[in-house]
Amino acid sequence: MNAKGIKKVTIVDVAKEAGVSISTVSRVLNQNTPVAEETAQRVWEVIERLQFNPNAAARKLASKRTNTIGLIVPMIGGTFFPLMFSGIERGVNEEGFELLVYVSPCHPVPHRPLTPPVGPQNTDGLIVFTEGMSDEDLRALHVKGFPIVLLHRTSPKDCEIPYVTVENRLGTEKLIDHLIEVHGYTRIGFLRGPVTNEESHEREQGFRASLQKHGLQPDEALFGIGNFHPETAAESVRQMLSSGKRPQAIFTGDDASAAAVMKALLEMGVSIPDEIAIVGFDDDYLAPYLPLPLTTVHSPIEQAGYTAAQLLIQQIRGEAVQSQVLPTHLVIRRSCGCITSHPS
Amino acid sequence: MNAKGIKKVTIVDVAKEAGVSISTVSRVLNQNTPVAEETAQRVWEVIERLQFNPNAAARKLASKRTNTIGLIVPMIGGTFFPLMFSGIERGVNEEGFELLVYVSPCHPVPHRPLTPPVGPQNTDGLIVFTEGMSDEDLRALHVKGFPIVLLHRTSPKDCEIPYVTVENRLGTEKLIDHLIEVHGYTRIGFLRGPVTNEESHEREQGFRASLQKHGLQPDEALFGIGNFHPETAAESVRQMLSSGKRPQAIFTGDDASAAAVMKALLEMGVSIPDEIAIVGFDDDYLAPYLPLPLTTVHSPIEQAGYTAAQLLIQQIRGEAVQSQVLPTHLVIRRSCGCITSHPS
DNA sequence: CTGAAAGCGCTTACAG
DNA sequence: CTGAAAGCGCTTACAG
Repeated sequence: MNAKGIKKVTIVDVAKEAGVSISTVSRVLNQNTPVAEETAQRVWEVIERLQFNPNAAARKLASKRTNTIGLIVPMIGGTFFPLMFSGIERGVNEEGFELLVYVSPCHPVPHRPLTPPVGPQNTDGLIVFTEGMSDEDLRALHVKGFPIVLLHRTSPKDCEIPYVTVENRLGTEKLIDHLIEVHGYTRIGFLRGPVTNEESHEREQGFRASLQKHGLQPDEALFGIGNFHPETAAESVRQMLSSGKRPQAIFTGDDASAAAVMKALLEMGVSIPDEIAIVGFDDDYLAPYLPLPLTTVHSPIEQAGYTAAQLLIQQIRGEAVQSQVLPTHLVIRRSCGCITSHPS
Repeated sequence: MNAKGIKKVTIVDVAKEAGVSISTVSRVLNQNTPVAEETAQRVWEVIERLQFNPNAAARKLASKRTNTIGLIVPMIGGTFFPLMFSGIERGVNEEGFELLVYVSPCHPVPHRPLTPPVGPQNTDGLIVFTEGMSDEDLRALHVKGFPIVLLHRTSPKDCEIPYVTVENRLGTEKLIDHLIEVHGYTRIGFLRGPVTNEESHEREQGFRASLQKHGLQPDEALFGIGNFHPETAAESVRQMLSSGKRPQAIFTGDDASAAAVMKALLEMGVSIPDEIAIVGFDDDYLAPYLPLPLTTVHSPIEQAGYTAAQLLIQQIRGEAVQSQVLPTHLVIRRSCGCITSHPS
């Protein structure tokens, strides 16, 4: 009986009932030591009859393995998170681990005297998504030998934490190549993500690389702030236009922002893609459903999550792991000006 | 040192260093028993200097509280999940609990001999989202006194498990009232969700109630299968039209399906809302961005998640809790035929 | 193949 | 206010 009055069946009950020692029960449970076939049978029967569920805390304490993976993200929501989460969950579940999710507060807590919500004290390893954790904190854990995998973020200087990212630079370059080569646009706008965001930087690099390759000069007036935040992106474009700047196309940085920008432009009476083309990045599931189906770069978000889980578990098991940069590819729909007869 | 070579600081190290017993360290940690101010100071100093993080498993085992809440969902993804999850996480985090997420497999596992991934053995209570768990399993846990809160699902017969749902019936009724009273539609289609889904049933009730109230007969030929699955919904509507049935409006059951149906109709050259109006349910964040901004019913998804977390924690603390049905409200945009000048 | 025993790192009555 | 001791429910060498 615990505080709530729930009578718990323990390994001792099972052992008594089956007429064996608790060591034996433990062995049939864990299947890591040979046990006589008929003994095992008997023990299993009792386990099922008594509906025995081993206490997780006791197992963790005794075995020194938590069998739990921690996930740190700065926020939940949007179109990106559920796909990523889905992949992580799939990877974690496949290997029989539990998943502990912690959403790090945007505004850092004054000073928490102890116990970060996830860490070595309650997990075997961590998946850290972008700005969910500082470089210093990461380094501190990593030097202790604590398994970590970074997701959509590369390793801090001075250490080699395995990571999983996607081809942001190349994907963007091909996207802009398309705008220039197929549609002949020369004045292309770009909305930057958060300044600390690596993915945004890489996309900007790809953006610039494409312009340069085609002998075009980037025009600072056509750069705006998007912050991967739809409303910010929309406002930014409104300002760009009202200040007299007219790009022929805008790369919004991500799909969610593309949706908001598209809406803002349509409300201003701007014709898309004729007057201004819009392209995004991610290929999330709203991309096909927008007023102009969105030309974008497909990012393997789910797979990246899945891969991160795999790398982490390999690491936990002491296997060698290698960082991965997953390929992206261009998805042409109609918001760039193409007329495809293929739906979606 | 554990298997991975991480040297762990334990409560014993802290006690020695501070010149007190481990009992005292435990007390300053938990702040549940008076400790002399200067003793506490000294202990805190040592804790911080040594970077002591109490082992979670040991705490749980000794205290018989896991401080962890389990979340069972049948799947992740779509526009619904991140909002719900966000609310749950907020509620859980506010009260200092950890969140363990388990995605129950769609295809039930053959026969898992033991240990459901979340339950009394590793959590203090469970939030169960819709079909994530069978009535029998719920009942079994509930009769043992294990805290559970159902989310978007009411209690099974014979027991009173607290739940959090939203006003599906009334919300839908008002939505359909609007179509009938304002737009004069009399032939309105409805796409059913999964047969086992309570929310879909309630929406259908609201749908029928509105028709009846206005003296309209429901036409079986205008009912289709949506299953809360966008592609299924779209296909269903294609069939409805190709079989010669022409509703004046379609209530797709949810917003994600509305997006797909809208796309399908536009591709067939059907004019929306003139030839066929489309309305949804949820008011998720893609609703304003669709080709025709979506008229729908706003569902407080985030708040429902938050409330569920609160109810569960109250229950865990032995407080009385009461099921909640959160209000919904109509959001008029343009897909119903209204011309609003107010964006979104 | 099996058991007795130590130990995982804490919390919490029980004394004082 | 503080400490010694029992105990939480397991796992895992160590013997046999």
